[in-house]
Amino acid sequence: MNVQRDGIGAVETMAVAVDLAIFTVRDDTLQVLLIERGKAPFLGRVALPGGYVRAQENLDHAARRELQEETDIRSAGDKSGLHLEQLGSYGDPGRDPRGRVVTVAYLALGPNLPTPVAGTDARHAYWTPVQELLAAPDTLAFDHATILRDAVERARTRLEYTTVAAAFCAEPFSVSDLRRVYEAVWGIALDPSNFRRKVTRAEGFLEATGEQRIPEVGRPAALYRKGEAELLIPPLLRSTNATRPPVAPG
Amino acid sequence: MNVQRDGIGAVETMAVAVDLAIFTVRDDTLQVLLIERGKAPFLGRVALPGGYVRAQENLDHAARRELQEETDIRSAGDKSGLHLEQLGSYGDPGRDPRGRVVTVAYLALGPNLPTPVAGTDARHAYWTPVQELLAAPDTLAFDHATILRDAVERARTRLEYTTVAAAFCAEPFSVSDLRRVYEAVWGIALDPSNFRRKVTRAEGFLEATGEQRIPEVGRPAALYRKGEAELLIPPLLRSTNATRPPVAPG
DNA sequence: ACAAAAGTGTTTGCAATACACCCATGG
DNA sequence: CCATGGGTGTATTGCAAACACTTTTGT
Repeated sequence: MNVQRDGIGAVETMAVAVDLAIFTVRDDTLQVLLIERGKAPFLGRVALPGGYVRAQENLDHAARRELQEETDIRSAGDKSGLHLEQLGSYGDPGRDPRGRVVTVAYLALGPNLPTPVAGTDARHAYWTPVQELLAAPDTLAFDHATILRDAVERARTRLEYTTVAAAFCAEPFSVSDLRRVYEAVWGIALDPSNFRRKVTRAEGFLEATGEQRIPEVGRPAALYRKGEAELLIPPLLRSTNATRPPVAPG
Repeated sequence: MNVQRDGIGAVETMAVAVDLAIFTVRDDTLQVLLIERGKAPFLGRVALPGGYVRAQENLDHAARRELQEETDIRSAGDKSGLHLEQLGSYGDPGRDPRGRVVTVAYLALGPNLPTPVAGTDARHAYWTPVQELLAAPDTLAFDHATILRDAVERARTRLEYTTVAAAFCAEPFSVSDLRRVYEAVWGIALDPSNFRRKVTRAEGFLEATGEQRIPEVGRPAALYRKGEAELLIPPLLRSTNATRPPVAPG
């Protein structure tokens, strides 16, 4: 352990990293972006993308930088609609065999993104259904199974009380697109008519574009943009809507 | 900035601290524990209690240790009913003039605690109404006004969806005691009758002791213990209950 | 070419429930 | 005076059915 003597006196210092749980919905399934590690420790194992926080950047900036390095996302906060928020910090001694590393985990939600580019250090990156990972937590390096579990739970809760579900949809999107996001993330089937009533009634959630999308088969769907509201009032609760059997993924 | 060379290569390391927003309800008002700083920087200013994370302890342990050092609380997680949870991390460069310090903020909720003991480094500690602090954020050292604001918001949300409000009440407590907690934290008045229905109907929130408390005036109140449930189903939403005028504190 | 069927999105109707607000009663 | 319980009108929800719009299939 190092000791910092700048102006703090004698204080043990630690490496600080950010790790990202980047989610999207593909094939009606919640998926997370994983990278295959190209060096020890956990060489060849899969892990959440991440990296060390630099000396002159704040935590959010480090997260955005890593996000951009791992994907084609320009940057969070712009018009891409991508959602980025801090999840929590994980700092058990021994969570990284190289030494004391405290990591700040971030949660990112985005629409069905282009196939991710290889990271700067040429690691292969790909989407994986979270359901498989939750069933086999030992697949992931470090304590990333714990982080992933917390991230999934956070995402599910966010859908209940906020309008971030729209971040999973490329605009413009239909009410059915949005409903399939909820069904994929929660893993349950929802009643289409009640879902429509709730999301259209909620102030500032959806903004009609007036356009329509003609599908391969079936009635055209009205299209919407994400509204300006961040909070979903009233909320869409899992507990009260989980009356129907779970939807089969894939 | 330091550089760690143990096994991580050349990585800038930082000091890691924990800061605590310890809340209680006194005099029907939400109050937070502050300490008066005994050394530079911000000498003489007030701040949230906290300290550096040690080399061999995890983040939660550091928070519990600081909590114990600042108050008489034995430790969180035991039968004291005290609630402790991670709030988030704050790591802007420059948030601490001594150097790069990333702090992990914790939220603690407890019953009307005994007057806090002086900290180990003889700093004076005392309860302060959060309302005053939110109105004068420059009072607090570092970025603690930001942390406090986030902590208050988290506490308010926690009361909606979980049963942690009981952590503010010394057992046994009455339904009115619990209602006054909600009113103090949310800053609004609640309908006693509806409140009773909701909290008594919620599975596992309250556990009747069979005892009564005879007040100086008025009908005796039935007494309860906290039940085993952590989640409050259905939730008690602020937005739908905030129809009545705010309650005057103090 | 026309009609029927099938698939998806959208709207409507109703019973059950939950809720806010108000009043009554009890210690 | 305060805790507790009940009642009522309104809003929301779960459930189900019908309706609208389009493509595909059958003859």
